[in-house]
Amino acid sequence: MIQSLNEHNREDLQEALSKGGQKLTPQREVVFAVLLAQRDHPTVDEVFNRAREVMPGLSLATVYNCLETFVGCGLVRQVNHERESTRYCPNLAPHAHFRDKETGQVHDIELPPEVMKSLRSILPPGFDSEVIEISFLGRAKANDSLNSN
Amino acid sequence: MIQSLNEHNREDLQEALSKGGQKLTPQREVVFAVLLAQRDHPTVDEVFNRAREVMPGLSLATVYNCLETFVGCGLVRQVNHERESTRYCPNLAPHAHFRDKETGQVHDIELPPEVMKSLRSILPPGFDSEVIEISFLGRAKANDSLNSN
DNA sequence: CTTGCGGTTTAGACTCATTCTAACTCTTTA
DNA sequence: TAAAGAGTTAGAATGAGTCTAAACCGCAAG
Ligand SMILES: [Mn+2]
Ligand SMILES: [Mn+2]
Ligand SMILES: [Zn+2]
Ligand SMILES: [Zn+2]
Repeated sequence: MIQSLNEHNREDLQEALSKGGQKLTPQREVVFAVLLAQRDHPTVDEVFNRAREVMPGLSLATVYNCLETFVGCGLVRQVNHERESTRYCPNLAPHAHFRDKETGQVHDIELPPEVMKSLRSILPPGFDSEVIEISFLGRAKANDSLNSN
Repeated sequence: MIQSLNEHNREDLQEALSKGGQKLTPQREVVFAVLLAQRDHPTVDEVFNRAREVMPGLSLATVYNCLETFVGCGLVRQVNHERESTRYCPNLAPHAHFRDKETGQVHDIELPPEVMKSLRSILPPGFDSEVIEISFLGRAKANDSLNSN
């Protein structure tokens, strides 16, 4: 079930959008709510299907547009694994992604600052990096659960 | 200019292929030679165009097939950055990739074992990973050069 | 030799995630 | 009320990658 955004989240969305010169629209609210409701790194199609339950007239093109807007505003990250469909993640903390080879599920892995630092330190002089993507592929046993909001 | 494989490299190719139950063919030799000749992480199309210079009848499908075979035999790695075309890398040492935002060039970054270890250590219990991909996005100034063979 | 077999190569058709286009809607401003 | 501009929409277009079926080739059996 997709609940609509609470005060706090709507404010965050509002602020990030206007900072990027964009407006808050009903479609954007729904798409953002979908991302927050279930943090399982859905594909565009998954977002589309979930969002349609609450806003049946919503189009796939709009879902693409909304997600692109969110990425542009820094509200959401794209997650790519090999050539699979792009997935979307509203977790703004620095983190890596772990994909379970069997289930296909994607899990967030917290990234301690000291690891970030050691990573940055391997760059030879002259290399300056803004973005570092880390992704694990393997098997994650059991104790899946806990969808925080 | 694409030179053909030397003794040593042909042996490596031969061995890796037969270990994977595959044969050494003229097409595979040419495609592999292209990868070794210029280690700039070419796309399939780039490999195709370079290989055609020395073997004009070669087909794009075969380039896809050869590269897939090499990946299967562990001779070559695929490199993906966001949704761009897949690139191919014959560097078998553990390394990360750095993509220059301006030029699009992809550079290898050596990965010291201690960094690999610190990365593996951030996985919570129950998570077991065989493959770790690390990619940097940013700007690399100058001192590009040195295409080792 | 000649034939048959299995793996490889080839051209071209196809797929499907993503991007593009152009019409439509909504809100704001004159 | 009209014009402007941002956002939304359906559907067409794109293009990297995959699939298919026919041709090819090296080799071993008859
Ligand atoms: Mn799992
Ligand atoms: Mn460079
Ligand atoms: Zn995430
Ligand atoms: Zn590489």
